[in-house]
Amino acid sequence: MASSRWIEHVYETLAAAGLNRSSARDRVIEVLSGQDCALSAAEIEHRLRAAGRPTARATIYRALDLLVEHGLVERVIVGEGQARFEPLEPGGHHHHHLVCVQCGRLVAFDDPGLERAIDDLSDRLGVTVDSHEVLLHGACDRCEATA
Amino acid sequence: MASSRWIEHVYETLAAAGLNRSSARDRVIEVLSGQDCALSAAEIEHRLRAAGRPTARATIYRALDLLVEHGLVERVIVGEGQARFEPLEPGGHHHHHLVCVQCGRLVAFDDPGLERAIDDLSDRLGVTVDSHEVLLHGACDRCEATA
DNA sequence: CACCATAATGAGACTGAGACTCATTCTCAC
DNA sequence: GTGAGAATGAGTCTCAGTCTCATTATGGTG
Repeated sequence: MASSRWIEHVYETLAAAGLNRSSARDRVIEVLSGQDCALSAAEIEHRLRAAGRPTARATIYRALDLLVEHGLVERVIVGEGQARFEPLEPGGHHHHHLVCVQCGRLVAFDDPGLERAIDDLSDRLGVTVDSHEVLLHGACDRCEATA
Repeated sequence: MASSRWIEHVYETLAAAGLNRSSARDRVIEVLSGQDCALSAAEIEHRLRAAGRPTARATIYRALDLLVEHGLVERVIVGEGQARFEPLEPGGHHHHHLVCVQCGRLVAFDDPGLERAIDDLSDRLGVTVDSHEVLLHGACDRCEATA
């Protein structure tokens, strides 16, 4: 769950970027902040509508783009078809996800060994790696336990 | 470039699975076999049309699904929006890709260290990893050299 | 407070990938 | 050759995400 610290960080960052305050964007930020797992744009739209605060799809996408652009939210691509968005804690460590093939849950993890292995690749391949994504498919700890 | 050996392997596998031979599917297989980098379904459609052998989109998707299902083709997800398909050599080693942020080229690579790091994750996280995807973004060796 | 430039919003049309449908056509074992 | 089942094609449909543009909100300035 993203902390209220995250919300503050978001507002500070957006203000520092010289952006206006806007109620629709605030709504999107609020929904994201109260959420543990990554949400899709459609889920955010539904939640806002359910909360009696319907918000145009374009507005939601604009807010998400902006947040991603400022490093406040991470766009997580889980397979095809739909991007998911996840609050990025200020000093948050870089992490990746496992998609549970049984329950569909998205589980975050980080691993120094994995990061090191990827860092080492640059030299070996003669390429410059700007960023990387790792996505695992498998059974999460919960499903694993009940199997 | 996928070898003619790949084509043979594909036909053997599909025949062993009790599937009929079909000209449309053969066309898709042929386009894939002549290609080094991963193709999107749309690209395959265009090539077939350009070659005077137009083929219905649904047929192309069906053929690709089938090939992926039988482990003959790999579905590579490069960002959002569009899957790409790549022939998978019979004894082909597991590999990943780097998307060049400059030229857009998709470069394949493999790395035992990376695979090991991912294997080690299962125990540490208490999950069972069935499969994994790694995607790097950066400058490929060609663009790196000319930079 | 009033004004204005600019930023943001909302509604809906649009796009593009991919899935679905169903009538027609092809394959292949007999 | 024939018939059952597989495959095809043309088109429709869905769904995520983008674009447009008229309207509205924001915040600095006089």
